[in-house]
Amino acid sequence: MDTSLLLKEFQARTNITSEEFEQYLALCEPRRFKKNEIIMQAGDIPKFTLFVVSGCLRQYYVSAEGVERIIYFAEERWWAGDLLSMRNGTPTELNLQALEATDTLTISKENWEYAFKNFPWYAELHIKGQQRWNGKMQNQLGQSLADSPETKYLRLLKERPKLLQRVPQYHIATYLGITPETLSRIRKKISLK
Amino acid sequence: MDTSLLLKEFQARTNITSEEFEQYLALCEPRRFKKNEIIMQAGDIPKFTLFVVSGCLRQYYVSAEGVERIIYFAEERWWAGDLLSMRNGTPTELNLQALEATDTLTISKENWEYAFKNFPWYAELHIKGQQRWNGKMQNQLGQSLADSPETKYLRLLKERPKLLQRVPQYHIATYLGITPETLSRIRKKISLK
DNA sequence: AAAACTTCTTGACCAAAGTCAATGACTTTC
DNA sequence: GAAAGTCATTGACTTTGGTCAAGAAGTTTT
Repeated sequence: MDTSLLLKEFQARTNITSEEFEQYLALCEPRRFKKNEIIMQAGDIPKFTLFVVSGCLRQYYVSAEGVERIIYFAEERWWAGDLLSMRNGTPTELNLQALEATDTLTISKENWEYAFKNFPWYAELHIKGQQRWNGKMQNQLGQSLADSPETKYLRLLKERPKLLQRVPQYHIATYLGITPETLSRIRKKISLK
Repeated sequence: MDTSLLLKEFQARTNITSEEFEQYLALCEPRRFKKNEIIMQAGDIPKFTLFVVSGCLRQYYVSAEGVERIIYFAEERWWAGDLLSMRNGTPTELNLQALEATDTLTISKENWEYAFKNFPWYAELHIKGQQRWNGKMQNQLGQSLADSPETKYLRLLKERPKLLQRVPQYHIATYLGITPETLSRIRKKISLK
């Protein structure tokens, strides 16, 4: 498995020596998931979190009525999983599925705790990452409350054009909180402009 | 200012000695905000974060179209502010307003960094809190995408009945992502059942 | 106590999005 | 290469929520 993307990700955010990287890598286990494979399901107690090396995942809730709502797509260089449930040993409410054949580097609960405790650079990176992620989620919540479906779609088109190529439209629709039909009509309307 | 609520909050989450608490308290500054006072505005570089001792705040975005969307209400025993922007020294996109006369304990950027660096109990508490908050925001995002306005209102009624007593309905409406008129009609419909 | 203001409710109407069903274009499977 | 399956589109219709405007009830100001 190619680990250079993970190194790149770390180097972009912190100063890290080769030794430190190797130490961390030794705690990881490469894992490949098949297309459509369910990696984690609501009710599970997560055993690991992961870093996407290649491929694409979706992380989503299923409401009591059975409605699926994707809260994010994890492409290359993203982390995914449910860290809180993993650390606490409590059942997660989230689901995680591979949308393509996906290569990942996973890290188990025990190894995560070890790295967090023993590698200051990793702890710091985690804390900063957590704060950034928080900002992102708050933003997304604000936008989901304020913006029209068309606005949301246009933003996604601008911010993640490649994602729209690789993911089926009905998944994009549930990410935006609308039906596939409505998304199709929005796309038509835009193309006519 | 009564600081016992803050002590209570810390004790609920960690073992902390009186000395440690006093040390932390020395870094805080009590501040009272008037009803409707704007505490923080989009574009500001936040100088502090705060803990609510008594009163109620709303934290919200204002979209390009001028639509206000509240992402949370901070009542007694909540933290508020924009930690990420404060730490990075970047302008926040969030607004924070007092909905009542509100007593708070504020902590400045410098003192926050000091506490985070020097008080292990505080760092740990922050990291755990951050993870919990993350889960909360992800949850809220999922619900905002999946649930009907009525479902969301009923959940709020169940989870935070007192909040609905103290906050005007038009604020509740923007928190739910609907207009005050729609909320009024939902309430009527429910009362007829 | 009157006037001004704020908040909530209600009605009439309109626009946006959901539902259901059919169709067509591709892919995949056998 | 036929059959089955998947996905996006479109149409007809319904439902939901938004908009605009008026009014009622309660507060605050003067």
